[in-house]
Amino acid sequence: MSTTSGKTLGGRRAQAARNDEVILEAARAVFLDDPKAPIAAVADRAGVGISALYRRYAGKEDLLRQLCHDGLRRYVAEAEAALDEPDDWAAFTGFLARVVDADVHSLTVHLAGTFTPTEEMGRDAMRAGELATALVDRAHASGRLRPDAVVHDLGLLLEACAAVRVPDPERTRQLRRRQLAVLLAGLSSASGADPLPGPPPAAGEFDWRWRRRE
Amino acid sequence: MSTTSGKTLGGRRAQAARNDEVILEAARAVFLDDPKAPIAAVADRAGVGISALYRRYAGKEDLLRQLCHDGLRRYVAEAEAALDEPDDWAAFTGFLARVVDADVHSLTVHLAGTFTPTEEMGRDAMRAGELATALVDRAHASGRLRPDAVVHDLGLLLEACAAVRVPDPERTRQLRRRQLAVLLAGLSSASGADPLPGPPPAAGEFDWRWRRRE
DNA sequence: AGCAGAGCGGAACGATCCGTTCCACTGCTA
DNA sequence: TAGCAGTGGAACGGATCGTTCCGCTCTGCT
Repeated sequence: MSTTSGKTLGGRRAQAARNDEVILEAARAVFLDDPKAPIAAVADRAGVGISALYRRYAGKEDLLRQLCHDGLRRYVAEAEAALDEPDDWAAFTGFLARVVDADVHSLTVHLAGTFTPTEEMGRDAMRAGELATALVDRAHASGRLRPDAVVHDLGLLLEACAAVRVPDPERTRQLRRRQLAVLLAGLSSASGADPLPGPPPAAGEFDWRWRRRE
Repeated sequence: MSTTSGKTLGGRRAQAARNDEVILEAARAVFLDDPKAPIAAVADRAGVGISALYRRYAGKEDLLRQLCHDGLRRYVAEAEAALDEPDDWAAFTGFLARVVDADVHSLTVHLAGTFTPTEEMGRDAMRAGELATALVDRAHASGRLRPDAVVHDLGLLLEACAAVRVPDPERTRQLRRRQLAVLLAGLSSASGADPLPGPPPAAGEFDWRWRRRE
């Protein structure tokens, strides 16, 4: 392999470029499993030294921020893709299934508070909220979503799915799908007549994680 | 107040007896909020010194074990109480509501792995399982619980409710009740016809937490 | 009245743990 | 072939936390 300046590089450069990906993947895996894992765990998992990490990121906070922002972008992308789906209810459920599968919730909410967010993340988060609202509105319009369900019930739903975790990742995905199925059944208009109790979840109630904790 | 040897004591002894309770309450509050909180946080919250803690418990592990065992006993007690309820479905839902309110799940599952369990806890856990099965069986018999729901779906359900957490405890309770309502609606026979996906949660799948971790 | 000690507060200690830095080394790249 | 981008990993300094220990207070008994 290799050229002087082409796209595919051989030797050292190629390895370095590949490490970019390897490290990000390792970081995702490690921090999904434990949001406050040591940075050395990421290096180990990636099979590289610590220097390889610090060459790319100024510090742990940078890495976390990057990871979280990626998750946020993924959320937005999935939402946009879902809005292309013609069937309102399918768009809604498909979006949730993909977000749950990708474990986007753990990547975003569970990592919050460990770094200071950028302005761009704020904008993306806002856009994410708008898209989610659009999906919920369409689900409401389809008549399949119970009328007393609100956008922020998605927060509860995603949290519930993310909370399911067993050692085997594939099994985790299966169980989360089951959990999602139960929740969607519960949120559908078909289910029992008595309304959902308590004041519905509101806008600011899940942002508290974003305010610096430890 | 005070006598020489009566039941109500004044002064030092009384304070000590009262501290037993104060410390346990503080420990519950603190470790519910953060399962790996430092022991000093418990002392602070209780408004006592660290010595007051170490006078009562051999170490952190002892305290955690006690707390967890208490939660387990509470679970069993609520289940037994629920079985006295004549209405099958009400027994089922009432039990879950009380267990969710008391945050028993966080007290047991989330504290697991931080200590070596006693044999008695093993027995209590087994009894808990039997009682839960009895409640689910009755719920099935009532025809209100969808047939493809299994006992261990309760694990998913409780995890989902315990995952809901906001700074204000009372608000947390409300949101958990809402979550529970959605899940129960989803588990009721009234909901959609399509069966729950994936292999149902099985016996050993949630015990992994109990095997020592860190 | 006086004393022994139960009960306690909190400083201090030692063991980890973890983020970050630093330096020596390797093998491309120019 | 010279130089440096890229790297591995030891080492450091700070922080955290469980546990111990010492000195004090004030009670309950003689």
